[in-house]
Amino acid sequence: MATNQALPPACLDALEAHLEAGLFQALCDPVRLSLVAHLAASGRALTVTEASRCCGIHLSGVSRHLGLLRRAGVVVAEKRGREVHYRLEIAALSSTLRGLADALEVCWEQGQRESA
Amino acid sequence: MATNQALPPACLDALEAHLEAGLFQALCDPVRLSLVAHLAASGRALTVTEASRCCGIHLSGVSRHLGLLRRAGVVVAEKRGREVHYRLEIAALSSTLRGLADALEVCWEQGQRESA
DNA sequence: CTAATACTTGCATGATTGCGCAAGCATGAT
DNA sequence: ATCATGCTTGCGCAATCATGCAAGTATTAG
Repeated sequence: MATNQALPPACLDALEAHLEAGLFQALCDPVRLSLVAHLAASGRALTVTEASRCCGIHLSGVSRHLGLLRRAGVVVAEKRGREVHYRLEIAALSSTLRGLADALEVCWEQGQRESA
Repeated sequence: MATNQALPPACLDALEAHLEAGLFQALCDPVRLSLVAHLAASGRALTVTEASRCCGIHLSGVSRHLGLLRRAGVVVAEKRGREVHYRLEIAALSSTLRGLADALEVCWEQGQRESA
């Protein structure tokens, strides 16, 4: 037997490294998704007060959502005076999404060859 | 004034079409993420019993998770006799992820131009 | 037919989550 | 100093969710 088809391929480890639950947990809420969309469409950093205009919830909730997005690496925060500017980590985010798509396809094709 | 920079750009609608919460809600659970990874690495369809070996929870929970992934369009189910084979919608999933990355970048760049 | 296998679903429970409110903290204005 | 602004955080509540168990359905085997 040339290949061991019963054990999970090494590719699975690489895939699970891409499939971090934190990113999807950050994006699974409609309010956070709306925040991400408006941060993307603005093309710049937004303060919490600015960001709160896109979603009809209390500002404290927006602050919490942005903090969660920050801890997930989706946005970065920069304090300027008494304002906090949140900016979308557009390069990291899009490259993570593309890397995930690539890893999924590579794993799938490799799995197909091994199960053939 | 040539462009209206106060109103959200039309690109935002296109972005929010890509940012469907259902996909991220489907992927925000570690058990479902493990299921997706193992479905991807297998390169084929798995039965519920096969899939349940990758996560240490009861088979009924696995069935529920796979049903949720199916309703989100992440997997497709095919009944064969008394088994149900779940297969990852690899093409749709990876193209959705890439389309999202593209839409985010396009929106960001357009927003940058408008806010300049 | 009965029995076994493969999966789904109703139910109860414990845990997590999103929310508004109010208080707190830091910074800037007067 | 006092006050106002911008944001964060503790608290409590309601809603959602993941889980195991048990019962149910469907298909196959004997």
